[in-house]
Amino acid sequence: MKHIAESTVRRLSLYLRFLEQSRREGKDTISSGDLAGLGGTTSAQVRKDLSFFGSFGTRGLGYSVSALSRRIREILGLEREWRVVIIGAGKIGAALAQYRGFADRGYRIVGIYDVAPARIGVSLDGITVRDQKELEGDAARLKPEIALLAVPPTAAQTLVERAAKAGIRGILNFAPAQIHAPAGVEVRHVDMALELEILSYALTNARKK
Amino acid sequence: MKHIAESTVRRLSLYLRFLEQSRREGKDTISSGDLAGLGGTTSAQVRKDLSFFGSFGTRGLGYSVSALSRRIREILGLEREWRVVIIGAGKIGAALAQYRGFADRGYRIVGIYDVAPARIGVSLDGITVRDQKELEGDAARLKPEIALLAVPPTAAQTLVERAAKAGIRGILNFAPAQIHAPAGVEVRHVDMALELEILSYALTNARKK
DNA sequence: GTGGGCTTGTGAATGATTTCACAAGTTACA
DNA sequence: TGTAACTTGTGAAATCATTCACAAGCCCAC
Ligand SMILES: NC(=O)c1ccc[n+]([C@@H]2O[C@H](COP(=O)([O-])OP(=O)(O)OC[C@H]3O[C@@H](n4cnc5c(N)ncnc54)[C@H](O)[C@@H]3O)[C@@H](O)[C@H]2O)c1
Ligand SMILES: NC(=O)c1ccc[n+]([C@@H]2O[C@H](COP(=O)([O-])OP(=O)(O)OC[C@H]3O[C@@H](n4cnc5c(N)ncnc54)[C@H](O)[C@@H]3O)[C@@H](O)[C@H]2O)c1
Repeated sequence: MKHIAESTVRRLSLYLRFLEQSRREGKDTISSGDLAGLGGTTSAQVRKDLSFFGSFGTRGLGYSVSALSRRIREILGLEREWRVVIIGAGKIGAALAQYRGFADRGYRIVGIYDVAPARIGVSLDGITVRDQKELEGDAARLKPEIALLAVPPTAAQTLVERAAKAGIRGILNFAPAQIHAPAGVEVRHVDMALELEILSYALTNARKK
Repeated sequence: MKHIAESTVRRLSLYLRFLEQSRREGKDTISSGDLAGLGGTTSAQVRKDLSFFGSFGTRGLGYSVSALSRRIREILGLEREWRVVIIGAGKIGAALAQYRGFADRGYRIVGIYDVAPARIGVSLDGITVRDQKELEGDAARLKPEIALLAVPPTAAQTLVERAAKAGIRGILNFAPAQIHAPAGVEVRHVDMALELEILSYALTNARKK
């Protein structure tokens, strides 16, 4: 398959949200214009995005809400369950552990790890925090595929490498640290400080333009 | 000034991190190649990014770490203090309130709001959570410029509008909700569910490519 | 002060993404 | 069946972002 731009994948994920909302509202079909209106884009963009994966619309009518939802879910890999571990049971790690939104999307938390004695043994949403030393040993049993990494920046690189050795192929990193991803492992970043700085850039330079 | 791409601003913010790290390591100058090596980019990209704002390097030598830091900080609007409120003192809101990283960068939390009686009156890092009804009334005194919005998705749009009326010009939204930004207000999103879905897309389609 | 070695700054070229524009297909309805 | 009103799917054009490539400038050693 031809390479798909990240911007396209990001929009697909948004379209899926709008489709689910439309389904809740009882709609059976939706046009590219409707989808574009809900996100901040154009109908041509929506059609182009979808066209990379085939053609699932009906001319004159639009897209079937349920069929398109199913297809996008399939493209994004959401038809299956993903086994997720959280590394770092601090403030962010605990919030992630207790967040219902992930479970609803098929991300199942199978383990939580920390290094601090005060955190080990604590139960978060039914899962007991374990010592980070057990990460590799537990992997055979838990078969984790994705890690949410919420440790201090100085610990991040080491844990990415350990996670990779434990068979984890995807990492969502919350630490503001540059990370070298081992081969075959996809690392993405949620960097709140960066977003805040982009915001203050925009506010500072709003008048100029 | 010519319009600057968001990707450029995002990289500037990263360069600033690397510069601060280099300063801690005692370096006085740094070349575009060094900066590129620390982030995942090329030296031409670094020079092009900086060239939009002027020329601060010395041929043959590179950039002065302290001068370039100062200049980027100025571009991003980090030379001043920003007055920030947190709306929604739940799990994410509380984590944000207690995070030291923001204060270190000049983002000062001046107020925290919630609607739940159980949360109102709680003290987070020295700031008492107040009733969200007071948001507008407090604004004259607190003069907030940025809001971190950590409420359920259904409440997000209303609060963006109220924040705008209270004089807030920039909003960092954590709720997975599409939001219509009032004129003159910049809204950015930190969408963890979206990032996770991009990750599972990458894992699902890793072999093909 | 001269020359060798580095590094910047920037037009021009390339590559990627978005927008345009329209033929072709579908529905609704008389 | 005919036609009016829509909407998709997609090449082509336009726009935007990155990479190339090199002249120009500076440092330093001698
Ligand atoms: N609002 C926020 O809290 C916020 C915002 C932006 C970024 N971040 C980043 O997210 C990360 C986590 O932040 P936090 O606020 O949850 O910090 P925290 O200190 O509350 O949590 C970090 C946890 O990681 C654990 N840890 C440390 N080393 C470990 C190791 N080797 N193995 C396993 N666990 C280990 C600590 O014991 C601690 O419980 C940090 O990198 C921080 O910079 C946090
Ligand atoms: N790990 C996470 O917790 C996580 C991950 C991704 C996204 N999010 C999103 O972040 C947002 C907050 O998540 P959370 O986990 O902190 O939820 P939470 O339920 O712990 O906190 C939400 C808080 O907002 C308050 N609130 C509700 N309506 C309000 C109003 N009108 N004014 C002021 N406060 C109001 C509630 O009382 C509650 O304290 C949600 O939109 C959630 O979808 C959370």
